[in-house]
Amino acid sequence: MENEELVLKFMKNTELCSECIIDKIIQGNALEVLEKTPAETFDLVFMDPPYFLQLPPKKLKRWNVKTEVDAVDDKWDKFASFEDYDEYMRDLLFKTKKVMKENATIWVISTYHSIFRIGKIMQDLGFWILNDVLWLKTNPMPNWLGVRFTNATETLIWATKDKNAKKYTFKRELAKTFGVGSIGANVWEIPICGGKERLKDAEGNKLHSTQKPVELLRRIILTSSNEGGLVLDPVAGSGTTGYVAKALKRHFTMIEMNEKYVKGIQDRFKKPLTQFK
Amino acid sequence: MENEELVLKFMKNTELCSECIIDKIIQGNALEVLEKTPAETFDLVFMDPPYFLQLPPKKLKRWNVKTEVDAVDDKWDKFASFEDYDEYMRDLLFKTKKVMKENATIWVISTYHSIFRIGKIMQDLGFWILNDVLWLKTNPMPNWLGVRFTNATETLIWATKDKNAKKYTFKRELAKTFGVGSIGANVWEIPICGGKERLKDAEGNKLHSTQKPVELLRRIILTSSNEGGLVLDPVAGSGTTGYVAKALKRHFTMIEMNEKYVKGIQDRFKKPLTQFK
DNA sequence: CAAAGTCCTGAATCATATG
DNA sequence: ACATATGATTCAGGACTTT
Repeated sequence: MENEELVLKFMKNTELCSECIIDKIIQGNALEVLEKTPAETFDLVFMDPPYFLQLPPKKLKRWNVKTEVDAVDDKWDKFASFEDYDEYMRDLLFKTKKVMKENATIWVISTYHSIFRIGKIMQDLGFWILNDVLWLKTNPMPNWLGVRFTNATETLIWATKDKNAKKYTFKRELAKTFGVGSIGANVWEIPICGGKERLKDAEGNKLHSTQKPVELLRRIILTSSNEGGLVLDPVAGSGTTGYVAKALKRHFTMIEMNEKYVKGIQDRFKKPLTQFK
Repeated sequence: MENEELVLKFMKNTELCSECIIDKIIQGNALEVLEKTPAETFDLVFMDPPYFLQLPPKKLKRWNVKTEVDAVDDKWDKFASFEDYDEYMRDLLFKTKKVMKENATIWVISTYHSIFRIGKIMQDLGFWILNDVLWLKTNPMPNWLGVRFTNATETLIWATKDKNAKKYTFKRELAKTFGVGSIGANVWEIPICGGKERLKDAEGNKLHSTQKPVELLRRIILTSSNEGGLVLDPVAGSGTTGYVAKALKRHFTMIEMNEKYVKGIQDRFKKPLTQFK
């Protein structure tokens, strides 16, 4: 059974071999798993860390319906302070850098809540930023109180391990078709993940509060990796990265600590893969 | 002559009064000028700091703190490192924060080269980010080399002095008309500054390498200030901020060290103001 | 079955007044 | 300071219900 072998439970203080992590979901703490992963292993990294949203304790009520906004209140997004968040992100990025091949690139996504801290830490660690790519949501949640602009974007930082890593993968012809305006701009219009694509748990609630759309990962993987390459997602969540990587004939390694999410990813892989042209 | 009184040459160790800085270009070092400016004076700040583009080592730039004496020779100089840049930006933002009124907001613009560092510093200083607003250039530099995405955006951070500053100015109906789509999104499509709008020096070269478009400032000033309010630009450059503020019936204070730019701003104000609806 | 109408929701740092 | 009540603001898209 393919899915019985999909998950690899990480045992503390056990070294991981280069072969056994291919096309696997490693259930464990990313900081510990990465430390036991061979250096310079991956061709591409996609990282979707906690954003540290700092939402108010009270839920926002809608005025015309009786529902509340089901905002992100997951434990994994809570940090005591910016300092704690910085420390976590620095550790995660540092360990991720070590397992990247010399010419690998990394994509990190967040919003204004934390993307500035992330970018600063990346620069301090020696990553060389190639672009900031803006995900422009076609259907964001409006700011109906009208006290700020509707936050319709998330920011992706795309970077190499360091300034001198020149021979990274970039599929220029494809990349040109993704951005607005057909000039290969750093702005991608993509709807948020919903409908049938959105994974549900046994109770019919959304499996993961921040599932990333397949189309976002499709563009990332197609522009910055080759067929047969190995893609890492150290904070896998709902597993979009591995799911799309497989559909696009790349190999993947995903790390996820939460057992519920790991099971959700297993279920996701049991269904037929989305077919891309 | 109005233009003879437009410029106020800053004298070191001299306190500035609240009245004498209204509708003035203060010629001097921003860090020194701000220190001698009364606290809680301004309703709105627009800041367009050096971007620290990190050109090859021999062309590294550094913003040098100049004295009165060598101010004549002032020009862009090197930043030796990220640390130097951070220190400069932290100082500039800290001093700017002190001269902002309690309910004032600040806009800071940069690109991926330094916007992450700036945002991190702002958060550390207690600024509360309301939005990141993306300026999407409709006619970006054709920098398509096929090795990265065309960089078609600059990022604006819009923030209050702190988390509890609720009663800031936001013209919601106007704001809705600016963003792409119909929901007041945080993405503004604006062409880069060129044509007749672009200021030239005596030799016919562009006066300033990063002159900001009038339309950008129009949107900022209209959405986040009231008529009669006082707008600060501590790094004035070509003076778009004060120029647009005046045209929109706001007062302004601009600080600029470089004499060539100050003269350029004076010339700019001699011409009839652009008329806005 | 098709078309039209209703309801729900999405990484949200979304207000103000009174006690 | 915190808790609670009041108020009259939002949009695209998918799922569901009704005609």
